[in-house]
Amino acid sequence: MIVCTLSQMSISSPQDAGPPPAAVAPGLRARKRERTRRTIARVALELFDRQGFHATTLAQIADAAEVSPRTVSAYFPAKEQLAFPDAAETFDTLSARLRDRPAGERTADALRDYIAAWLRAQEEDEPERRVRRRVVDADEGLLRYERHLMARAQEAIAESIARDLGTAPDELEPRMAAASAVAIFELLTRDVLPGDAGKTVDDQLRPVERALAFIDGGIRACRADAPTG
Amino acid sequence: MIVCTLSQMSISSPQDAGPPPAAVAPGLRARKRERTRRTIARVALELFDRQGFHATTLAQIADAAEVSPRTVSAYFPAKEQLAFPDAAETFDTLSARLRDRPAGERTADALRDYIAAWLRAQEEDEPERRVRRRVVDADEGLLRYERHLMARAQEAIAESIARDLGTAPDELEPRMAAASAVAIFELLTRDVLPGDAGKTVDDQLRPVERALAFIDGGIRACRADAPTG
DNA sequence: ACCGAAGATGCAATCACTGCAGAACTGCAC
DNA sequence: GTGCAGTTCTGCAGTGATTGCATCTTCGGT
Repeated sequence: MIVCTLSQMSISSPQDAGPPPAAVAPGLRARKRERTRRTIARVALELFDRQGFHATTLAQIADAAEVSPRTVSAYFPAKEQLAFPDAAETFDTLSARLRDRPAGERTADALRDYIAAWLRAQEEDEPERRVRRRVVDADEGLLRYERHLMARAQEAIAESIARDLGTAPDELEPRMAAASAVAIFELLTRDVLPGDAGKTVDDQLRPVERALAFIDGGIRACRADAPTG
Repeated sequence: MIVCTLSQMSISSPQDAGPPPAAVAPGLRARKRERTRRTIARVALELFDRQGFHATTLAQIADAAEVSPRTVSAYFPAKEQLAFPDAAETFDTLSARLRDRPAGERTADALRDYIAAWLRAQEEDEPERRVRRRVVDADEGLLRYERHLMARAQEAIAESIARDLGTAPDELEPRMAAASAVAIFELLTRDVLPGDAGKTVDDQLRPVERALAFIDGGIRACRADAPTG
């Protein structure tokens, strides 16, 4: 069970709170902060969708969210982060899921499980997800940033795979597999999964399954090609 | 044989030249332009290495290169491009190599061949290569930009692999393989190849070989997992 | 020597981002 | 209920990248 990693380590907080709030009951203050944060991100996404990312200024976002421009910058140090308000949480959760996976479960299983859960969670807000996809696809800079965000998971995946293989995390196989995994999942989120509206989670899991097969096949082929074997 | 793609299609040129210069003798003007361009990129790299990418201003670069700041921006519309002055050429060359590869040569062969040639070319300027690596690794933004640049090759690789497999370029296998290839080669350029100084090109080609094996194994496993067989 | 295109500059305006200091607000202890 | 201490929100000013525009030079021929 992972509880604390959600609220901790968010990419930034205004005037960076000192000690972590002990991760207990969110507290009134924290809730308000979270509400403001979500409001800003929401209106930003709307504006990005309507006018484009680049054409939207921080001032407009601040107006729409009824805060000062300075506050927008305090919550989101980089403009791109406005388009991915949950990124830190998502990838921290994934890292934790891989790190704390039950003994015996392989990385591929953990990933499949995590992705399935993520897809199901996404289903609840299908329209927003589509808007976000549209917004990100429309801007080169956002695509770049998204790629960068996903790459954050790479190291965690490499460590997990290394554990499976019984090798050091800095061996070639786990690192290539992790790089490959991140790139393929990025491809899936960008091009494959968003496809049709009426897809069930199971439909979406099919290409994921093939991606996992790809990576597994790659690892085996790579090991076969290894210098000592 | 590819001759023209080198000078054409560079990411940008000041006041964007209209019709392509017929790709004949470079001409005095073009040579001067190229010299200025290289000078700017060279001094920029020096400054980045000395002070860091972020801490270096366009004004400093302009001073050091003895041009106006406006000129720096004209040659390099984005500051990041200063760290990768040959990127457009490199990836256009790769695209052309894949597109025009002789019948019967597979994508993996073309890639191996291309990379070998690239490594050999890099050998001639080992110190600069190391500096560039150090500069890029030291800045998050440059790493992001590098990733973005490499991704430009992804589509070309996917098309090439699709041709090998006899599938459409928008099938899952070629696209996953291409995404994987780009990510793995990025990993190699960043973490593996720069390792030791005294590595021969053949030494460096060994991990490349394993990467190609990985991708090939991935494709086969993915096809085996395909819905129709 | 002259003309048209290409290249280099200077200038001014936007806009993202940051440090700083003061005002407003909240949770908590007295 | 009051006041203290810590948090948040804001306004302000400054830095720097990036861009559009007008101007001045220089290059490549005619």
